[in-house]
Amino acid sequence: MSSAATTFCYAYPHPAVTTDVVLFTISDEQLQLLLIRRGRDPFAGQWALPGGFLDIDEDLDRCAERELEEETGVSGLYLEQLYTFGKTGRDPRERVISVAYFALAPSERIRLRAGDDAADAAWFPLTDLPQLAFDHAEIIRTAHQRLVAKLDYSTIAFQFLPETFTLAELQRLYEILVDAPIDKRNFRRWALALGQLEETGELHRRGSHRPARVYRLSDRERVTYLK
Amino acid sequence: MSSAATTFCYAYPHPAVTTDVVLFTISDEQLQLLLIRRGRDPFAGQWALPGGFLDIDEDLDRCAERELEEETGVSGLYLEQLYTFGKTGRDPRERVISVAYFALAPSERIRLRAGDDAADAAWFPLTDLPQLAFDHAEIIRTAHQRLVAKLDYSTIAFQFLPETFTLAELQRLYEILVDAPIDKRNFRRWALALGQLEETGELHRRGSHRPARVYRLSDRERVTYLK
DNA sequence: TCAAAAGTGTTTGCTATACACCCATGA
DNA sequence: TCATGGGTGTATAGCAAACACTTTTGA
Repeated sequence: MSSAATTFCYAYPHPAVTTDVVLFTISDEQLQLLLIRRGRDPFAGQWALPGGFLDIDEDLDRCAERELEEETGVSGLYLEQLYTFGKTGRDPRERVISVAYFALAPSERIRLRAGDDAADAAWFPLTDLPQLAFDHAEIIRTAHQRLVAKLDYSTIAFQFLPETFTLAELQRLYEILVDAPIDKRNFRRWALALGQLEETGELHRRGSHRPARVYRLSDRERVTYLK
Repeated sequence: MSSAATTFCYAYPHPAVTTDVVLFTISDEQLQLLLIRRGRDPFAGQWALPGGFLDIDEDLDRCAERELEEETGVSGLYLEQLYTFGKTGRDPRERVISVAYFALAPSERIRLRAGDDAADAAWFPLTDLPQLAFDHAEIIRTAHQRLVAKLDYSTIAFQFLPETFTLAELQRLYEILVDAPIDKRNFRRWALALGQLEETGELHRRGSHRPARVYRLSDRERVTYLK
C-alpha cells in the first residue's frame, strides 16, 4: 500500500501470500456470493473474490477476516479455511500462494460498503457468475463442493439464518441449498430433534393464515457435527 | 541450499512458504508416522515432520511429493493437502507459512533412506511421539483427526494395504485404526459389497489351518466416497 | 366462509448390528 | 485328531422416507 522506496530482501526467492474469501449468502431465493470488481491490473475491470495480501505480522485467519470486514463492514461471520491454491502462474505478476477461505452470511446482515478500495462489489447467483480473474472460478467450485458436503453432516447451514426465523424459513433455506423439495413433517422432526432451536415465544403473522412460531438458535456460534 | 551472494528483493515483506508432510503407515500393529531428526537450528536435534521450502517455480503438491520422495525414496503414495498453518511466530527465523499434507503408505513399501539431508529418520507410534519442533504436534493432531474422519466415509484406509492381502489382514487394519474389535461377518460383507476387491486366485498358507483367499484392489489409485 | 400457510403421527422399507458354527490345513 | 484361523447366514432393532388431514388466521 505504502510505496516507500524500502525493499525487503531474502537469500532465496519468496512467494507472495494472499487470502481470498468465498462469501456465500442466500438472497432472492438463491445461493449467492460476493464478488469485487478489480480496480487495477492484472484483470482490471474483471470480477474476483475479495482478498488481498497477508500482512507480515498478521495471522492467516485474521487476514481473511480483515478482507471480509473491509468489503462488507461486518465482522463475526462464520469463516473457515478452505484450501490453499498455489499453482505456478496463477498470478501473472509474481508467484502467489492463496489461502482460500469460505464464509457464510445471513442475507440481511450485509449491506455492501460503497466505494472503498474495490471499485465495486456485488452479489452474484452461483448459477450465473461472470468471468472471473485468476483461478477464482476453481476456488469457488471447491468452496461450493465443501458447502454441499457439509450440509450432510453438520449444522453449518444455520449460519445463513437471521437472528430469528420460522421453521418454514429454515426449510426453505435447505430446499434452496439442496435444490430439491423436502418433506415438511420429516424436516421439522429432524430440526427440532437437533436440540439447537428454542422458541422465542413470539408469533410471526404474515398474511391471512395461521401465524408461525418464531425460533432462535440456542447457541449461535456453535456448528455441530452430526452422527 | 546454494549460498551465493544473490538476494531477492520485494517492495513489501514476503513470508517463506514450506510444505510439511504427515506420513502415516501401519506397522508393528500400530499406526505410525515418519519423523526426521533435525540437523540444524532451529530445533537442532529435535524431531520434526519431513518438509521444506517451496521452490519458487514448483507447484505446492509437487513440493510435498518431492519432500516425501527425498525422505522415503518412494513415489506415488497417496497424498492430500491437509491444512495451512501460518500463525505468526511459529518459526523463530522468519514468518513461515506451512502448507501441510498428509500421506499414507503401505508399510512394507518403505525402506527409509539412510543419511541424506536429514540427520536421521524414523517411524514413531502415534501414541508415543517425542517432543516435536515448531507447531508440528498440532499439525499431527489435525492430520490424525482427518484420517479418522475419512475412515467413515471413504476407502482411504485401503491405501495402507500392500499389493495383495487377505480379508483378515484388511480387518486387522481397520481394527488398529479404530482401535476396537470388529465383527468378522459384518466386516467381510461390507468389504466385498464395495466392489473394489478382486480375488487373485491365490491362497495364502500360513500355519496349520485353512488357507486364506488373496485379494487385490481392482483400482489401486481410486479412493471412493461412500454413501 | 374461504384461502393460505402452520402444524401434527403412523406405517414401511432399508441398513446396521448382533450372534455361532463348520471348514481346511499342518503338525 | 487336534489346534488354529478361514469362511459363512439370519434375525432384530433403529433410522430414514413416504404420506394427508386439521388448525389458525385475515380478508
